[in-house]
Amino acid sequence: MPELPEVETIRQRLIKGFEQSPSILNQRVRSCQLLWSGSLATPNPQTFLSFMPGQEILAVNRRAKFLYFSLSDAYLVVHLRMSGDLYLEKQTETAPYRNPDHDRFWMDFDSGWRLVFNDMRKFGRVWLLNDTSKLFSKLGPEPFDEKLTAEVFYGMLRERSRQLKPLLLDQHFIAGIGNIYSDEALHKAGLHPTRVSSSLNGDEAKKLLDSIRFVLSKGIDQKGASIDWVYRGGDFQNYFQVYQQEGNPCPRCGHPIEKIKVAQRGTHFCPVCQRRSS
DNA sequence: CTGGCTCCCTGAATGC
DNA sequence: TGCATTCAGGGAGCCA
Repeated sequence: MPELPEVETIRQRLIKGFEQSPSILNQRVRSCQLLWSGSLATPNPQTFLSFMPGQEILAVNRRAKFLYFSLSDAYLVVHLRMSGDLYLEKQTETAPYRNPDHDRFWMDFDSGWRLVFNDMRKFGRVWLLNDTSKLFSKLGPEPFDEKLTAEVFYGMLRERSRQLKPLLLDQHFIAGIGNIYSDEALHKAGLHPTRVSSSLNGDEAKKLLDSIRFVLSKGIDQKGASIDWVYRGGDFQNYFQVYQQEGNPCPRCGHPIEKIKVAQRGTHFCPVCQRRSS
């Protein structure tokens, strides 16, 4: 499930080229195909398909878990949600590691390369917009934003009284964190997932922010995590301390990792290293 | 403001 | 073996 590090990895690969694939920058769209119209959030398919040909990819950026492509005359925004992925491959070939039955959308470039949006569970969405500000307006800060200091983060935690786990998952609070990295960050910080945000002191807030940045950086360094049948290449899964480690010893103290439900989400933690009050 | 729940989806895992 | 049920998960939206 792509979170910030996975989305960032995809972005870097599209920009720099990956394996045999070239950079997507300056590629010109020749034609598009929408294989499942539900993937298109806006506009309607006819408008979308007639607009795209001739557009060039000028930039690829990321906001939270959204990827957005600056085109000649608009923005193409993609959210991968659970199972989405993007592949740049030759129009005549299908990469062996994906199932073409789950292709939802692609665009063919003049160069003979094709950008494929593949999404088994159909939760992912594509938007064609003149302006991204409305779509992004309610998102919380980027975790690596320099303006997000420990003091600011402490204030954000204090003005809410929510459990830490659902708060970290809330994209309006802070952007880009999903289930894997929230569990890893809370373990690194030694904080219980149900601890109430307003109960943290300044040191704990700083430790949590540092831990969020540490695990996200590590994830980016490892080119993301490859779990389930989704995504490929990254190996952050080999560095999980708690995520999907139920019953395995905590790397820090050796106590078995427990799995509970918090706000309907599977949550992994060490009951010794992450006590409810500390 | 907060939590709880549903919906959207598919396929792997589990149960009988 | 084969069928049915359960579960996972990001995010929007609804209700209490």
